[in-house]
This record gives sequence, structure tokens and C-alpha cells, in this order.
Amino acid sequence: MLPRTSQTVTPTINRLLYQLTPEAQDRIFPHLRQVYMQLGDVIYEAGEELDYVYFPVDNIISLLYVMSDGGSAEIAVVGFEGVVGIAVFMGGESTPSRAVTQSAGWAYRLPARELKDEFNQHPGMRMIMLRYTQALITQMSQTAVCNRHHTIEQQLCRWLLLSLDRLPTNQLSMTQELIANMLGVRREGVTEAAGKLQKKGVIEYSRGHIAVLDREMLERLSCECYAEVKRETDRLQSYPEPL
Amino acid sequence: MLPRTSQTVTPTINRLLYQLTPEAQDRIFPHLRQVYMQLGDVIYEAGEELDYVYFPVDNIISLLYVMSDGGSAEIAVVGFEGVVGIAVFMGGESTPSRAVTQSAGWAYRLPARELKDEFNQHPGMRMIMLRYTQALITQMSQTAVCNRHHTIEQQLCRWLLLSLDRLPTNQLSMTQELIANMLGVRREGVTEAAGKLQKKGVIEYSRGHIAVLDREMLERLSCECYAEVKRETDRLQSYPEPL
DNA sequence: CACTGTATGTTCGTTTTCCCACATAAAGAA
DNA sequence: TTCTTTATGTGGGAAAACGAACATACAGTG
Repeated sequence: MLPRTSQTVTPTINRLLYQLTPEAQDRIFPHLRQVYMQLGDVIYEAGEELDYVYFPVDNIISLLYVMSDGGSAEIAVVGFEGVVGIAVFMGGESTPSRAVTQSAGWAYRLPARELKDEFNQHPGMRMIMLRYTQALITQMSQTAVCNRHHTIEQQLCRWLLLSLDRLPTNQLSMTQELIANMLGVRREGVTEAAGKLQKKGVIEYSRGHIAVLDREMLERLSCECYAEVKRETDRLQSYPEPL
Repeated sequence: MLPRTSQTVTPTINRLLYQLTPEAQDRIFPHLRQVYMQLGDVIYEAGEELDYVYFPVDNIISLLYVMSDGGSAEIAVVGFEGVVGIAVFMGGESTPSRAVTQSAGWAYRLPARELKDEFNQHPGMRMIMLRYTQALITQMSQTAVCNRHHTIEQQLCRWLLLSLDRLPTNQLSMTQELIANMLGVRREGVTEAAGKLQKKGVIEYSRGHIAVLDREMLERLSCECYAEVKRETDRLQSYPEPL
């Protein structure tokens, strides 16, 4: 049996939706619909036009880039702090990446049209979405740097922390094979890194389940990339002036 | 003496400024000022608030991420097709990356305030800026993937092509040391890759000067990342409907 | 219970890149 | 010219990651 620790966050609603003014909430909420996403569900394919955007609550979506030779790499993850489908308001309508459910759970679905209208007509929604987009850009940049400079073990730590921050528990349902796809490395590389972490008592895992036992240690073993992204995301989502 | 080929593009004005409606141009152009940037000039530091944004004309700006241990990696380049300083309208005011002049030349400088006002008040400017930002996101994502999966030689080809597309000539003034900083690899790695390319007759170089002799071959030797970014950027900057 | 599919562990040789040290050579300054 | 700085070339050893093949071991199914 895998041990549990007290949860650090209990997401009940999406942070972006929460930040909306009451008036904006009155306009938007009627169009929201709760949807449940299973592990592996593809939210959208590369190049696909989006009919809906999704505001995760307790699930995690992975933005994955898949190359023509089958190689892949995760460029960012989205949880309750963000939204999936920024191409809707950025104007491109689609992106070259794929969005896959990395952790099952609930999200709010909003018709693209509604978001677009609110975005175009109300500076409040615009500011929230654009600041989040900048946070996403930061995450992508940092991923690029991380891919260049850090070891698989460091990246695994970063990845676990990113997931942990978006989940209500310290438990992840995820095989090493899938983690390898996200990090864009071989499965064996993840096995080795995970083995080391387990030996150190940082995590415990078994057949698709990972429990984080020592989060502090995990942060120490991670590269600076995790903390950098977290700091910048927090900065961008704490508003000095009221909306 | 390094040979020259006919130039493929002759940037005379920035593409984003060019796309503005005549009315928007009337509002914006009076605030523009031409500035010359020397190789190595730092446009802004990580975390620095921006007073101006810059629309390159025949120069190239590199968005560089520098880590605490001194390691670095370029996450995107900006030329006449774009703008430096998206944090101004994205709302963050600053980014964790540094902007450095990678190729000397002229750019238009615009006070951040003017851009912000136009962006907030006119959908035309908004659409142009946001679509460009999405193109930039694409470039960053692709860089992340490229860093993970491709060899130094492939990445060097991609990098040369990105630069070439933004210059009026086939000549680059750039040492291998600097290229190594951009790619986030060792100088020796670049020396080796560049040596191979020269042996193949694709490029010719000498002490800080590189001439591309066979662009077609360069594209063949590059990974798919170059073509992907170019295609998506072109898509995002060709507007199906008029502004 | 045995069976089967899936997740993880392990090994070996190879490739790529890294780190370090030093050699060579061109460009500019004195 | 000579000296110095800077750019590039080269080589040896180490580390990290890769590719492939195979071993083990758990979980769910019948």
C-alpha cells in the first residue's frame, strides 16, 4: 500500500474562472459544462480547429509535440491554474501540438465562441487570458532550456513537481513508459531515474502508481527549472491592481 | 573572399508594421524612431520592465535564456517578421529571458505605452500582435523538441536557416563561440558540425564570417523543425480575411 | 488456479556530447 | 615587422543517453 501525505492544494474550481469579475462570471458560467477526462483522452490534435476550450479542475492536460518520426516531447502542462485552447483567442485557431489527458479528472468546457466574444469585448478576460498565456510561454521556454541542459533524473523531478502542484493528492497514476513519452526520452532512462529516486526514499512506485514521499527532497533534486516556472507563474497570476 | 548569392528577401520595413491599417499606421508611425543595434547589444535583461518595444528591420534579435550556472539556450529569434517585447501587451511587463542582438542592423523603436494603448483600443493591432505571439510560441515549442531530439549538426542547420530568412544577404557575422551559446552546446561541437558542413560545400566560413553556399542542401540537412516553424509562421501571418 | 498482458528491471555495445587541454592560425595593435 | 588577442582545430577520456534484446514480476481475466 502506498502511503499518503496531506494534500497541499484542493482545487475545486479553475483559477482563471475564479479570477473573473462577478459580471464576467455571470456571462460565462451559464455556458460552462463539466466534462470528465480519462487518462489518454486526446483533447485536440495538432492542427485541429478548436470548438471548445477547457478549464481543468482536478485533471492535468499535457501539451505534447509529436514529430514525423514518432518522437515526442511535452512542451507544457495545464492544470487548474490554466486553460487548454489558447489558440482560440490568439487568433491561430489551431496549434501544431496535441493536447492529451495526463491525469484523469474533471474540467469545465466552454464553447470557443463564448470565450472569443468575452475576450474581444472585455479587458478583464483579456488580461487574465494573456497573463496566463505568458506564463505558458515561460513554461515552454524553460522546457526548452531544461531539455538542453539537465539530466533525466532532474527532469523527472521537475515533471513530478509540476504534476504534484496540479493534483489534490501525492499520488500519480502514470507508467514510466508514459512519462518517457512526455520527457521525450527512453523508458529505460525513466526506469533508472525512478529507481534512484525510490532508493533515496523520495518516491515509491509500483506498476503505474507513484507516490511522492518527500517533496522537499524532490525539489532539491530537481533543476532550477521547476522553481523558475512556478515563481513566474505566481507573479503573473497575482495582480497588483484589481481587475 | 567569401562568395555571395542573390538575396532572397530585402526587408525594408517590419512585417507587423506593414500589416497595420493605414489609420493605425497614422497613429503609430509618428512615435517610431529608427535605432541601430550592434552585435551583442542587450535589448533587455531578464526580469527587466520594458520601456520600448522594437520592430526589427534588417537586424536579428535572439531571445536567450541564461541559467544560474551560466548555461544558456536560445528559445527564439526575432527579425523583420516580428517584434521584441511581447510582455508589454501580454501584461507581464517583463520576461525571464534576455534579448540580445544577434545580427547588427536597424530596427524601429516604439514606446511601450503607445503599443499598449493601440493594442487595447484597436482589434487590428491586437490580432496582428497575438497571431505573431502564437508564431513565437510555435518557435519556442519547436526549439524545445529540437533540443531534445536532434543532433548539433541538424540544429546548426536550423539555426542558420532561421538567420538567413531574416537577413538580406547570405552572409552571417557570427563566431562559432556565439553560435554555441545560442544552441546551448560547446564551442567544439559547433566547430565539428560547421567543419562537416564546409566539407560538404554547404557553407564557407572564416573567423566570424559564414557564407551559405547551398541553401537547398542546408534545408535537407536540417531537421524538420525549421520547416515546421516556417510553415506555421506563414500560416499565422497570412490573413484569410482582411484586417 | 493458470494464463496472459503489461509494467518494470537489467545488460551490452554504440553514439553523441561533454570536459579539458593544447595546437594552430588569422587579424589587429604596437 | 613582432606581439597579442581571438577564432578555430584536434585529440583523449568520461559521462549521459540510446537502441535492442531479454528477464522478471505483478494484475487482471477466464
